[in-house]
Formats: sequence, C-alpha cells, structure tokens
Amino acid sequence: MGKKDKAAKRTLQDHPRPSVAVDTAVLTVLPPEPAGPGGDRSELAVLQIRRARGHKKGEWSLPGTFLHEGELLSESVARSLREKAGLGDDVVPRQLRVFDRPERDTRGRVLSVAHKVWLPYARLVPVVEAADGALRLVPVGEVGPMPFDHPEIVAAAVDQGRAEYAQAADPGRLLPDSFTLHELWVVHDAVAGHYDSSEDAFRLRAVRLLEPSPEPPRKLDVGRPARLYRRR
Amino acid sequence: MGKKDKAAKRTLQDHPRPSVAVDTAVLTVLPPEPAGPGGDRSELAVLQIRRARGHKKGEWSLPGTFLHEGELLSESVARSLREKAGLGDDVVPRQLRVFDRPERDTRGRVLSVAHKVWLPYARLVPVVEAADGALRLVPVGEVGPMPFDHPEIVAAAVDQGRAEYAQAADPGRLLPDSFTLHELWVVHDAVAGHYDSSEDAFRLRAVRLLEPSPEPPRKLDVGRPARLYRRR
DNA sequence: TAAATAGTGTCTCTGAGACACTATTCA
DNA sequence: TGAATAGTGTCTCAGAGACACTATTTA
Repeated sequence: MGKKDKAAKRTLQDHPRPSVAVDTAVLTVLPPEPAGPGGDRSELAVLQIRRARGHKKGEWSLPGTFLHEGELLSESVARSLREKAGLGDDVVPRQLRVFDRPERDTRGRVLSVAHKVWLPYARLVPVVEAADGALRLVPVGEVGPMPFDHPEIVAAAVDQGRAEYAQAADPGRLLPDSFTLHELWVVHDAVAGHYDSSEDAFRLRAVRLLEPSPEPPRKLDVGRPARLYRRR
Repeated sequence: MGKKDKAAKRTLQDHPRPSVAVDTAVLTVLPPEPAGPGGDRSELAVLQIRRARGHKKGEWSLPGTFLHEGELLSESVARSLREKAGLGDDVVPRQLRVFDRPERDTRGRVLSVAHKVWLPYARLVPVVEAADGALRLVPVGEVGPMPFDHPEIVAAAVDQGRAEYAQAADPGRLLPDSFTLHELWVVHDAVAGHYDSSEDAFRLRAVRLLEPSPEPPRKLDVGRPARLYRRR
C-alpha cells in the first residue's frame, strides 16, 4: 500500500474474472487379490467422493474446491483433501493441466486446475472407512459417470502416473521404506495397466534403480525368502 | 437462463476471484551462421516484447494478456499474439503449467497459464521488422532480466520443446514441407542446445521418422546434392 | 584431381526380453 | 522329495554411437 497515485495506476482494471477451482485425482494401488506377497494382480484406483445434494444422484466426482485468496494451488489441493476426505497435509500434488471449456460448469465460468496425488492404500483405508459411504476407491477402468470433465482428469492423471513409474522405482511412495522386488512389480504392473512386460524382465530393470536393504530377507509362507530393497 | 429458482441455487457464490492471464513463449530456431545448407550451428530463440511504459525501462517480457469472458485459453493465446505481435491465428499453443505465486504480480492476484508456441523463423521475421523495435528474438540462453516469473516460463518452454523434438522429427513444423537431413539436424542441434550427439549418428535415427520426398535431390554450392525428406 | 558435402557399412556396446537354470524354504 | 517362490546366467535382438568408407558434385 505505497503512494496512492502509483498504486492506482498499477491496479488491475475491473474485468470479468473466472472462478478458479482445483480438482484432484488421488491415485493408489489396491492390494492384490487375495493378499500377501504371493498375491496375484493389483489395480490402479482413484478416490471418488459422493456428490453433494442437489446433483444427479448416484454420481461420484473428484474432490475439489475453489482457490482461496492468497492460496497456492498446491495448498488448495491439500485443503480440499483435508476438508473433503480428512487427509493430512502430507500430500505432494502434481499439476496436470487447466481444464477450461467455457461450458464445463453450468453455474458459470470455472477453470479447473487439475492435479494428481499419489497415496498408499494404507493411508486411504481409514479415511474411506471414516467417511461412511461418502468416499470410495474405484479401479481407474471402472469409474462410472462423472460430472464436468472429471473423466478426462482421471485419464490425464493415469498418463502422468504411468510416465512417472516408467522412469523411477516408486515415485509415488506407495510402498513402505523397504519392499521386495515382487511387491514392486505388483505396483508397476497395476500402474501400467498390466501391459508391462513379464515380472522376470522387470526384476533386472528395477534392481538398478534400488539399493539393497541391510535387513535380512523376509520370510514368506512358502518358498525362498525375498530380499528387501529401498528406493535409491 | 432457465427457471429462476434453480438458477439461483446453482449460481456460484460470491467469492474472491483471481485474474487469469496467459503468457506465451514463442520459440523458433534462428538461421545458421552464416547461412545456407552448408551453414554452421543455429540457436533456439524466444520472442520478447518491450514492456509497456510505466515499467522498468530496458526490460523485455513475454507476450501475454488477460483471459476474456467465454474465451478458451488457446484462443486467448492466439489473441495476445495477434494483438501484441501481429501474428495470425495459425498458432498451436501448448500449455506448460500455471504459475501461481501470490506475489508474482504486485498489482494483485494474477494466475498465469503459461504456454509455448513453435513458429518458423520466416514467419517471425516480418512481424519483428514491422514492430519497429518493440519485438525481438533472443537466444534462450541470453534472455536478459524479465518481469514476473517469465524466466521460469522460458525454461519450461525449452524443456517441453526438447521433449517434443526428442520424440518426433519436426513437431514444431519449423522446416518447410521438404528438407534435407542436414537442415533437420541443424534444427535438432539448436533445440537440444548443442548437446545432441554427432550429425552422423543423428541421420540414422532421423530417417526412420521421415519419408523420402519424390522431388529430385537439391543441388548445393558444392558437393553431392542432398536428398529431400518429408515429415511422416 | 582436390575439396566439399551427402550418404552407407560395419563394429561395438548396452539394454530389453525370453527362458532355462539354480537357490531356499516349507510341508 | 516335491511344490512354491526368489534369484541368476545366458542367449538373442534392436538401437545408439563411432568411424571409416563410398558417392556425387564443383572448381
């Protein structure tokens, strides 16, 4: 608030402004069926929230909110996940892109800055259970009808996620600090949508991105115990 | 404009809205020194515009504008380039990301949706000449001080451009319909910032992304004439 | 024929995939 | 010992880079 004349000169003219929202695809990998390290295949899944009253019933959407004054987009994402899903602030949102079709929201002009967040399944379970049916995790191939351009946002999130997992071992930190190669493969296979190559070929590639954990190999129900690795 | 009650229910609440701007890095490749197909190395360059009066003198910025009502972001980019640089509407803007630091613009909260546009040098020459000193093309390594986060936008544009040229022969359509392998290499070498491998290794890689042109080889000043290729 | 440029052939290295083989454990 | 799982060794194939060699033109 310096000298008034200059401040006036440098003030933004009055012009129509769009509302700016953030919508977030929270991605995770579901535990394999049945369970355990000897399990089968997993699925990449996204967090959906039941739409507020006054909307088409039975529809689910992505968690989102309007950008507040002075707020960073990443802070807005964190706040929306806190308010709508009870998640903590330990999320690392990555921006996808702006969705800007003028007709995308019938209430008026709303730009949505779409984001993607990785969270381990174990972080999401208590949150979904506490929501009493207002939240659900759905495989990305089975998201039903969604409002706005939320299906496109999910698709963009999946693309970005796949690109990330093609480059690094576990960029989403979906696994605990140490894990077996099989566990890592289950995650990669799920993220890639089961189009990845064989588990056998994967091992060689993955080891170069990891460092061996000093812990002793983990005993399984049957078979040779599995070495533990860490993210490099 | 349907039934008034429902419309009221579904109207956006009054809340503070940021201004939304677009800023665009127009990228091109300068002609090689001295010139001609036997030329040397080229430079990746960006279009700058002299800042309007009332700002620090000597500073150059990226062309930008505020998003208008009902306008798509891509339309806004095209309009800004038309109004500020006299460029036509035949641009293909690609979004980079939103720059959202609250303090990035001292006039108030302004989100900038940064974009990148490829344009061939020949398209830009008449535009820069007609601007009478208000526009210039500068190698991306030599952009001087720029306002806001424009240096970051240029860096993001260069990154996206490099990623594009690592995947395709000439995604920016910087070359005419048919061109020699040498001309293509000059462009790639400039985009990659001269860190690409040798021209020799490049040829083998590039040919697979091209189809031979039916035109006869182009005669040069000296040496064997060069075959012409087309984008596939 | 020399200089200059375009284009090819060949070698090596590396990484990916396939797949057979070995290692370790439990029942 | 057999079943089940983890891990290794080896072969082949494809792409990248280095580099020498050939091809075509002008002066």
